[in-house]
Amino acid sequence: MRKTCCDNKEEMHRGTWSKQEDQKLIDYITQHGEGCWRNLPKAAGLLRCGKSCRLRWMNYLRPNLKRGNFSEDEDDLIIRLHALLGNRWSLIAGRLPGRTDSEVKNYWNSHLRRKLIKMGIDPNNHLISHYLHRKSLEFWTENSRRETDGSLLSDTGSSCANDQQPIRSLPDLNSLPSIHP
DNA sequence: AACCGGTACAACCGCTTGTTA
DNA sequence: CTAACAAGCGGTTGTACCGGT
Repeated sequence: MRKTCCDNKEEMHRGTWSKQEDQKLIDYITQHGEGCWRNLPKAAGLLRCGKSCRLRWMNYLRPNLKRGNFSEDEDDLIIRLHALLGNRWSLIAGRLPGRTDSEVKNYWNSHLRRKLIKMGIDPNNHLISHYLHRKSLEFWTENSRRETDGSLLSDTGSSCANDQQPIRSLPDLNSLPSIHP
């Protein structure tokens, strides 16, 4: 059996990184650069596996990371790129300066997926399904009913009941601009 | 105040890919 | 060509936090 950098788990720290661990990693990489991740933990005096160090550095400690809320432009770009590339998070993140694949993936799963579903768009294929289309119409109808205090809107979504083809929701996927800092 | 469910995000895991001897 | 290894990637899990009851 081949030994990986994470095999001696009993000696490894796991879970959330402490400030001291972060600082050790930052100090080491600042001084020596990103060398061999397998040997880095020992050299830096960290009881972590190389993989864990790499992840921590790439996603959270690296300089020039943006962090914080995504802008509308970034939202839009992620959605368009996802429609084109699928779950290729590193490729998508590559077009968003200061963002990591992990951050984009998490943001997609916790925000954008829901946002698309609310809009009646299937986040898996970026199409408006009949079910979702109907559901979104119901959602908006229900909302406007509440707002207009009881005025009834009839026949929700029936206008597309005979349309068997899904509706393309993202017409312009040809130009895929990246966001420049 | 205590509990509960939902959300956001950090971290882990296993697989794939690229490189080198 | 192939085996071994390091690095990268994407899916999944764990957990802290927050708002509602």
